[in-house]
Amino acid sequence: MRKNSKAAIIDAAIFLFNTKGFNGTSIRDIAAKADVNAANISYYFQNKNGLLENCFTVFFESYLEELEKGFSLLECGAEICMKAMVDNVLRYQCENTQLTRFILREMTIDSQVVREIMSTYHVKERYLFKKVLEYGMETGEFKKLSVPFSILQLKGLLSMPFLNTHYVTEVLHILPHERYFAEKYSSEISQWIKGTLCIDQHQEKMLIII
Amino acid sequence: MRKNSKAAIIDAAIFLFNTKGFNGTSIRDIAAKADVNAANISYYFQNKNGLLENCFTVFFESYLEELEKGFSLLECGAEICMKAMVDNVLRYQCENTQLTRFILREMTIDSQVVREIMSTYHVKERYLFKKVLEYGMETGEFKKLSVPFSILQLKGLLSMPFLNTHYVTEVLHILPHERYFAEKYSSEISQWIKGTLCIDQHQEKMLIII
Amino acid sequence: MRKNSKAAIIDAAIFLFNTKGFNGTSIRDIAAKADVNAANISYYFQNKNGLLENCFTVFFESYLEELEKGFSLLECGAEICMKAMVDNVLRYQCENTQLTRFILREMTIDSQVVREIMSTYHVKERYLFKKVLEYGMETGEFKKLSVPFSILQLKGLLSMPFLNTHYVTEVLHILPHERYFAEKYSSEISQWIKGTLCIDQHQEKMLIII
Amino acid sequence: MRKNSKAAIIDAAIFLFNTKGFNGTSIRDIAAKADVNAANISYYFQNKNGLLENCFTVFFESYLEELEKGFSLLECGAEICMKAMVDNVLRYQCENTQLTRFILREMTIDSQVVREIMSTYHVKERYLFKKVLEYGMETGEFKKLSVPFSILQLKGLLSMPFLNTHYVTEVLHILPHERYFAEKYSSEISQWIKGTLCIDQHQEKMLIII
DNA sequence: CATGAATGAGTATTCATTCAT
DNA sequence: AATGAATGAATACTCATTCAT
Repeated sequence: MRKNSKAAIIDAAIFLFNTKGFNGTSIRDIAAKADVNAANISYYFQNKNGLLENCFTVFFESYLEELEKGFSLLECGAEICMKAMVDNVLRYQCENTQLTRFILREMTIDSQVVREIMSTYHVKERYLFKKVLEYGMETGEFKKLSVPFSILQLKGLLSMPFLNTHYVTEVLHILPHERYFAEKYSSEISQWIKGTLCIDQHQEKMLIII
Repeated sequence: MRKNSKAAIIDAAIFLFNTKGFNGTSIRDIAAKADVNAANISYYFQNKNGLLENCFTVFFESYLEELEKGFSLLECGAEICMKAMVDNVLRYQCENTQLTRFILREMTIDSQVVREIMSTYHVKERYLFKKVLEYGMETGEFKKLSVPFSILQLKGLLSMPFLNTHYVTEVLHILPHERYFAEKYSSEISQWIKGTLCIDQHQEKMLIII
Repeated sequence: MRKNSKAAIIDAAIFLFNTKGFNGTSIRDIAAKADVNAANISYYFQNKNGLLENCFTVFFESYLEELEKGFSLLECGAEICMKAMVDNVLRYQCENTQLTRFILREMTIDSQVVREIMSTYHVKERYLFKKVLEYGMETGEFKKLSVPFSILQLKGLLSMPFLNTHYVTEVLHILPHERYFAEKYSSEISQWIKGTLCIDQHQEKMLIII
Repeated sequence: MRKNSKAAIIDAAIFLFNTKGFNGTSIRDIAAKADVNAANISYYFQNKNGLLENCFTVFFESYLEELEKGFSLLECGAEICMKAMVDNVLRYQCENTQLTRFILREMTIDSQVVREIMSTYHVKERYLFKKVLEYGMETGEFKKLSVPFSILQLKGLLSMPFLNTHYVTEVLHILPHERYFAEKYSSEISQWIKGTLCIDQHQEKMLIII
C-alpha cells in the first residue's frame, strides 16, 4: 500500500529520536507517526537498534563526505581548506538539524554502536583535521598549538548550536534553521580560525617590518 | 537499617544516567547499584522524574553559584572576571564529570523539566555572561561582537569536553578527569578570550605607537 | 494461536469482577483465568478501565433493549406494559446473574464512568418508566403516586435479588439461577404492581356497584 | 498529638470506602485524610482488613439494635411492629448514609468477612423479620405469603435508596439526606406493607358485610 | 504512643519482537 | 510485502506492612 514505507519510517524515527531521545521513543510511536505497521520496522531494520545504526551510518557517511570535499582543497592552503571543511559541515548540519542533534546526543552515550562509530568515523575525522592543522603549522599559517586541543575546540564550536537547538532559540533567540545563521556562524568560526589558529597578522607584519 | 539510602540512590543514579542515559536506566538498575529497595526511590523522590529533577537542581544550583562567584569580580575588569567565571565552571565540571555529562545531554531533550530549567537557570546564566560582555565592550577591553553568538561559542567550548568524554579520551587521548586537563583547557579558553573577545593587543599597541 | 482471546477475557473478567469486585481483581487474575497473556488485555481494551467500560456498555445496551421491547406494548395498557418490562428485565438478569451483580455493585461507586452511564442509560430508563407510570395514571389504571418514588421502589425490587445473590441463597435459601425463581419473583412483582401501583379493584367494583 | 486518632481514622475510612470502595482506597489515602501516620492504622486495627471488620461490626451492631427495638413492639400487633422496625432502620440509615452505602456494597462481595457477617447478623435479622411475618399471618393481619420472598422485597426496598445514592439524587432528583426523605419513604413502605403484606381491607369489609 | 524509613510483593501497563496468515 | 494477534520480559510505580527509634 505505502510506497515509501522505509523512508517514512526513517523520517518519523529521526523526528522522534530528536525530540524524545532514542530510548524515550517506542517502535509503536514511530510506526504511528510513519503510518506503518509496527512489525514492518523489525522487518526492514531487523530491530530497533538496526534503525539506530542505519541513522548513524547515513549521518556519518554524508558528514565525512562533506569533510573530505573540504579537505581536498588542502593544497590551496591550510586556512582556506579548514574554512571549507567548516563551511561544508555547517551547511550539512543546517540542512539536517534534527538528525544532527539526535546523533550528536546519542554519541554521548556509552554503547557498543557508539564505540564502533568512534573507531571508524571519528578516527577518520580526527585524521583529516590533524592533517590540515599540521600542514598549516608547517607552512607557518597556523600557530604551533596542541592538535587535540584545537580539534576539541573546533568540535565544540561546530556542534554546540545544533545540539542545543532549544537553548539557542529560546534563550539566545537565534534561529539555526535560517540560512542567515549558517553564514553568520560560519564567519564567527572563521574569526576563531583567524584569532586562535592563525599566526597573528600584526605579529606577522611586525616581523616583516623588522 | 541503611544509613545513607538517599545519597546512595543519587550517586548510583548519576553514574547510570551518565553511562546509559536517563531513559536507558531503569529504577531497578539504580536500586541494585545503590543496594537499596526500588520502592525507596519513589519514597524519596516521588517518582523517576523527581530523581531527575533533583539532579537538575543540584547541578544548576552549584553551577550558577560558581558563575556568580566569578561574576563578583566584574569591577576588576571584564577579562579577569570572564576568566574567573570560566575557571570556576571548568573546575566544577571537572569535579563532577559524570553529573555534568548527564545533565548537558539531558538538556538537549524536549521536555517539560528542560523548559523549566531553561527559563530559570539558563536565563540567569545568559544575563551574567551578557553583563560581562557588555561591560567589556564599554570599557574597550572587548571587541564589539554579537553578544548571543559570543555566548554560544563560549558555551560550546565549556561543554564540549565534558559532554563528549569518550570522544575526548578515546579519540583525542586527552583525560579530562586529571587536574592537568583543567589547567590546560583553561589556558586554551583564555586564549580564546584573548584572541576572539579581546581587542587585539598589537592593534592596541600600534594605536599607541601612532 | 488462541481463537477467542477477547471473548475468553470478557468471560473471565465478568466472573472475577463479580466475585472479587473490580478493584479486587488484578489483570493477572483475569489473564490466568482466561488462559491468555496479560498484555492481551491492554491490547484489546486499552487498559483495565476499558475492560470495565466494555462490560458496562454490553450490559446496559441489552438491558435497555429489553426495557424498550416491553415499553412497545404501551398501547395494550399500562399494567400489561409494565409487567412486560419487568418480566423482560428479570429474565435478562437471570440469564446474566454474574454480569448483573457486578454492574449493579460497580454503579454504586463514584467514578467518571458511572456518571457517564447514568447520564445516558439511566436517564433513558427513567424516561421509559415515567412514561408508563404517567400513562397509567391518565387512563386510571394506576393510582396518582409520586413517579420518582415509584421508580425507586421498582428498581429496588428488580435489583435486590441479583445484587445480593449470596444473601438470597445462603440466608433466604432461594436460588435465583433457577427458572422457577424468575417466574415466582415475577409474580411477586406483579402483586406489587397490583397492590401498590394499580387502583384497588375492590374500590373500583364498589364504585361500580354504587 | 492527635487526641482522637482512632475516630479520625474511622471517619476518613468510611468516607473513602464509601466513595472509592474498600479495594479502591489505600491505607495512605485514609492516613492522609485523617491527618495521621499510616503506620498508626496498622497499629490500631492490626491491618486494613481489621479496619473493614470494625466498620462491619459497628454498623451491624447498631442496625440490629434498631431492628430489635422495633421488634419489641410485636405484642402491639404485627403491622405496627413491622412499621416500627422499618422506621428505625430507615432513620438509622439516613443518619449514616456513607457507612450504609459502603457496607451494603461490600456485602455483595464474596469474602470470608462477609460470610461471617451473614451467618451472624443476617441470620438474626432474618429471624426477626420471619417472626413478625409469621405472627401477622397467624393473627390474620398479613396475607399468607412466602416469608423469604417477602423479606427479599422488604430488604430491596430498605436498601435501594442508600446503596444507589447517586442514582437517587442525580437521576430521580430525590435527596436522601434530608429529613423529609425519611418520612416520605417511610410512608411509601407503609403503603407496601398495607398493599402487599396486609389483608385487603375492602376484602375484609366485604367478608364482614356478607 | 507515634513516626519516618524501609521493604517485598504486587500493581497496571508498555515494550520490542515474533509469527501465522 | 505487509499485518493483526499474541507474547514474555521489563517497565515505573503502589501497596500494606514492619520496625527501630
